[in-house]
Amino acid sequence: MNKKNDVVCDCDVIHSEIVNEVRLEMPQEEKLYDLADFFKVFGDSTRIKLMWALDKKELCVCDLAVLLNMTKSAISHQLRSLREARLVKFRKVGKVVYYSLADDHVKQILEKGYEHINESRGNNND
Amino acid sequence: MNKKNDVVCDCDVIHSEIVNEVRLEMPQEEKLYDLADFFKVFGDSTRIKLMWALDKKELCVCDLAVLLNMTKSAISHQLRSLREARLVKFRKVGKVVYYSLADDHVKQILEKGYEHINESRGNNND
DNA sequence: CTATCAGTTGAATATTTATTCAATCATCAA
DNA sequence: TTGATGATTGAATAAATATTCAACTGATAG
Repeated sequence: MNKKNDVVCDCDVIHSEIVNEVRLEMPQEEKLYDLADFFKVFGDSTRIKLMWALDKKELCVCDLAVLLNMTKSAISHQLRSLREARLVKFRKVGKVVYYSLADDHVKQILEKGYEHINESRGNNND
Repeated sequence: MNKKNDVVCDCDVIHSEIVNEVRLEMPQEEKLYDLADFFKVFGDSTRIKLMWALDKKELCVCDLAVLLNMTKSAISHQLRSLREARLVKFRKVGKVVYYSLADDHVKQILEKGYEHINESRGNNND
């Protein structure tokens, strides 16, 4: 499977030199899937809110549920995604689980994104 | 609608002081939706590949279709998302449309993400 | 004009995924 | 032990979305 002639593309290459150059610079397929999966976690407003809040303060599930006005269950499901992507960390104190941002990377990415949406608004007019 | 007692949350706040503090630091609801929508564009491996390729070289739709082994249609649909999020720009030369990355922000975000998935792999062992 | 090719578009389908609901686990207090 | 509470989980449903397919546009060459 996936032989060289297993071609889905419906057209001929126009600039084969350049395409070959670029092909050599592409990371492993798997890495790019991982990268997409990583960003997928940022692509939901609930999780964005959770990350933004946790960037400010360490909070437990109930606090987050109140803050976002959602059920504990919904919050917990989304925190699971964030945990699996290693975007948040947590500690248990009795029954209470406190969540916080995993590291500074997350904050930096959030901020870069925030910059982008604010800037491109100003430059472009639509 | 959306009165104060229109409460979905199924629990009581535990640390009301802190929750109130955090609430004041949250950006407008709409901004957070925009931010999620922005990151949503990064959350697909086809678009990640397109961005990665376009970061290296300016390419036309056929080149991209060959590079990713997908139909022009599929590529074009995804380029549309990238255009709408202002992540790529393009120029027309005759029948051919050349795409490239919109600005350095995009590259920076891609790189930060790439760093994260590589680093968190190393630190954690699962 | 006509045929061809690069690219775009809209509708349909298939897949993914966010939230809900109900059940469950784990810890603590009575 | 029992009841209450914080939190997690799995299945189900509803909504979002990636790719395909077919039709179409617009530019170029004959």
